[in-house]
Amino acid sequence: MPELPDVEGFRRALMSCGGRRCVTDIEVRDNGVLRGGVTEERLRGQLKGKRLGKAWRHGKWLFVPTVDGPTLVCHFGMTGSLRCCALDEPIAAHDRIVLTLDDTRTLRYRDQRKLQGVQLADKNAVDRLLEGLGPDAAGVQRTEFRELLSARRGAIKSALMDQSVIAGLGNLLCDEILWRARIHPRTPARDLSEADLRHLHTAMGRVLDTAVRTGRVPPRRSWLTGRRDDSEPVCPRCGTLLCSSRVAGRRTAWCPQCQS
DNA sequence: ATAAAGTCCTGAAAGC
DNA sequence: TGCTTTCAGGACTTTA
Repeated sequence: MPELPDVEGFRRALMSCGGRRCVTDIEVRDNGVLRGGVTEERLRGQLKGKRLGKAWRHGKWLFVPTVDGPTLVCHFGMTGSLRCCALDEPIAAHDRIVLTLDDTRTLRYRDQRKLQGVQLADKNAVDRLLEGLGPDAAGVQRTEFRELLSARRGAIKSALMDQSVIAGLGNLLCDEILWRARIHPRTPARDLSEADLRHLHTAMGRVLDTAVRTGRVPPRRSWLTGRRDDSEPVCPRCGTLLCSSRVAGRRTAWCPQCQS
């Protein structure tokens, strides 16, 4: 689930319920989600009593700074989420970390598979993390977009998925964007025309706009994403049976009619 | 049992 | 030839 729009949704959830509040307790229920060498003790020691600042996002990473303390850094892998819960809401099976805020509510890092997790970072560690990432997909302008992609010889889908090129796009979003721009996912990026790249950039902007507002890639029937899990998925635009195979190591759906 | 929206690592091929 | 870029595949993990 968690691609850029989902993480933006988590950020908003956090700010609406946890913004500017004090961490009054921390419970690590499964230390399998602790990353970057953080231990439960260090997490408690460095977060307890701290006030949360304004959370921000870059790509699929969420950064939650504390006032006069380290930044809590979250990545959600494929199944993670962040949710704000009442104190008395029963603990779910996959609530891995529970932060109590102002003794009045809890912020929970929930994750079924523990592919990623949370860590603490100082300014330098945050900078190092960002160094490995391209610009956030939601803010890439057309010229920069073209510069980032036009020289790459690999498949356009691989390039879009590569977080060091553009940060935030995942498997579903990439397929959705390529479908909208009518570009085959295996097309070598450098073979794309100026017009192709323009269409791709426009499609990315529109898809992200809608998805960020929704807080996820919307499962609409008019979108490719809303069809890909059908038993006989067809293109929402032309009705052709969709193709499906692996590109860039991931399950990829496209329309053989629209995306030549 | 297979596959899944995430990333990281390795080894090897491709390209300059 | 040698360096860089890119890809495939496996690993991580849990459950439908």
